[in-house]
Amino acid sequence: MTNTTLKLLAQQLQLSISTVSRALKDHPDISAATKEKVNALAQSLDYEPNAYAIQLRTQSSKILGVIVPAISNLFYDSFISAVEEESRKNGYALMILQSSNNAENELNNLKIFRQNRVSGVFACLSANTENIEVYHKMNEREIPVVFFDIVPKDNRFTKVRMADERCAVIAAEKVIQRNAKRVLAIFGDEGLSISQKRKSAFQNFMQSYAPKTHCTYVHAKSSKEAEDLFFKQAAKTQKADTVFCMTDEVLIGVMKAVQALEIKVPNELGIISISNGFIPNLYHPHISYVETSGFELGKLAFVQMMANMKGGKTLTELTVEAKFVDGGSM
Amino acid sequence: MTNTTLKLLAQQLQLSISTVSRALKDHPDISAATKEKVNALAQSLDYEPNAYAIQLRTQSSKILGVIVPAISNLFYDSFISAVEEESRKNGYALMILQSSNNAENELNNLKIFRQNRVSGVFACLSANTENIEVYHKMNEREIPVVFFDIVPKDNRFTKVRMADERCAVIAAEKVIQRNAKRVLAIFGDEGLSISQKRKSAFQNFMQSYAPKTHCTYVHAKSSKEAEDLFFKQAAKTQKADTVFCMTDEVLIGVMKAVQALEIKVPNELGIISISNGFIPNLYHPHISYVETSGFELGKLAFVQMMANMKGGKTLTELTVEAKFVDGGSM
DNA sequence: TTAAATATAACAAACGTTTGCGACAAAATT
DNA sequence: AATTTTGTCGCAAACGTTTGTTATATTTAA
Repeated sequence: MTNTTLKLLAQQLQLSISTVSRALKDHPDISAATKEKVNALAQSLDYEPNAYAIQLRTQSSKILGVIVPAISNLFYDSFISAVEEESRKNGYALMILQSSNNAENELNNLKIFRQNRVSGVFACLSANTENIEVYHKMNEREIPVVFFDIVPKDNRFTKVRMADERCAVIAAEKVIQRNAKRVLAIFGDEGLSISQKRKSAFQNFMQSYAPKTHCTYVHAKSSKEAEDLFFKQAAKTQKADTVFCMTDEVLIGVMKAVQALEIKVPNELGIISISNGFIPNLYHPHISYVETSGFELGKLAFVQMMANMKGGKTLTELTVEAKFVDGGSM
Repeated sequence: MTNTTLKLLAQQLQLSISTVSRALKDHPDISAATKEKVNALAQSLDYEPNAYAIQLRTQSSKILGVIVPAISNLFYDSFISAVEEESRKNGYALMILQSSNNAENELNNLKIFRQNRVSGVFACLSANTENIEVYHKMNEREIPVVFFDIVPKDNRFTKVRMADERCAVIAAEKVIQRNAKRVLAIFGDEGLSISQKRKSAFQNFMQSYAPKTHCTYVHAKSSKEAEDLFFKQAAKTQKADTVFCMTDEVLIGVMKAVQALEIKVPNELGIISISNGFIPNLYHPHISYVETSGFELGKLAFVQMMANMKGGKTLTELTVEAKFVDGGSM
């Protein structure tokens, strides 16, 4: 069965294509009687406007692109979920591509987006992305780009991200409130700027407000590394009484070790992490965390995208605020 | 800056549009010299073919649609991840929409897919979807539909799903091997057919091969319910020595209770679940589970989609086999 | 040398829309 | 009664491709 088109409707109704087109859009030029006839036939023939033709003609698609390192990720999927929800409400569909944290894939994905003439893209940089040039190319073509989470330093772009430093500071505050004597702070991949930012924020705060607290700063690329790191320090005579986990990955590793060693939380060990809350709530007691919600970030990113598309340039770097959620592990 | 088109290239090179088009596709009619010139200019002007024009002309898009209840879900996001990977390898882009387990959203999503003339859709039915008529409409338009996970009974469709009953049977086998005396088996939402299937498979197997084992069968709609259920039974004098968790949700609830009660796994309690493995590996010891991989399912679904698109009708219901992964909790 | 074959490139139609403009009648205004 | 306004609708171009057909040199075969 061939798709029904305006032409087909026009033929059957003995009308011109333009009249049919206008009738379907409730254009004032068309009489009520005609509109009714057209709509009736369109209905019964299951007419669906051809998005390609529309986009070709109007030069504007109702599709937004999203690039994430991985879909299968607690943080990013909540981000996507939020963006998808908002998009649908606003008549946009989403094209989602994953970079697998690889700059080359990221490039290919952008090409697909350009070829599909998406009207905007949400992008999270890969760990090894150096060249931002492509994104400028997008902007030149008037395709707004909203960066999220992992964003470039370049300030010619719109960026939304978590209040990374704030997160770390809030966590440090709680560590101090707990009266910690020995702290093990485990951060994410050393190569990521987000790790560096959070680390120096945490470090500075501790030095300023609790200079006598003994802190150990380490990095872990994976759960396994974090687990090993924790086991290693637990073997020492001077054990940490508080551990800070920068990411869910780190927390997962630490918790495996904690469970294996049957360490009592929070009495023997206080734990605090930065997370969206899913992982921390898997344990008993719930792990206290500073909330970074991909969902909130998604909502914010979408608002920025709309602003960008409507009102020309709005170059800003927005952050969503972090808040502490007490799980009982501190 | 306006997008560069074939027309623009043609003008600058004093060639016809068709010649430029053919040159870019390495058509034998065009001389090597011309091809080189065209490619050079195309390169320097960042020519990107307009996907809409192509699709309008060729009547075939390189876009596949995916409907999931939720993106933010351990199982579905691994499914999506797999489909995305395969799609990209094959030159397809994905359009992903979530139904939020709501039949109305599902319908709207399908409309978006039709309007965007996707060349195929992967669909997971919402819990309350009754009317499959729309999907037939898709098939009439020669848009292949591959159902996954939650599939209709209707056998005019291609379906892929987990080997649900097998999963439950494998779990039951392990329970018997452990020599369990008192088993608590917690299943998912009673309203879902998948819960019923797994339950009766589990129940039948236990009755046939270990009729003397005392089994309690219950349902839980959420983690919280599962947690409460477990607490309740733990308060009894006759405690279960083995618990079966049909879903990650259930497992999460159970594990919270287990941790709170400081029950020793596997000595005091054996635990087995059905999962993709992420949640079970969060604990120590790792929870043993029967693997149902969204990733595998995604790969399978994609193969089926390609088969459907190439070779006409291939109506089959395929299942991906389940296997036991020993975590040490049994 | 002439006819036929080949290489190269242009022409033009089509895909399904949207939209500015013009056409024509009927209604309203002078 | 003549003119202007209004209400309906059709014409045709355009969006950027692909592709069957045709046109023009150039080479090859006879």
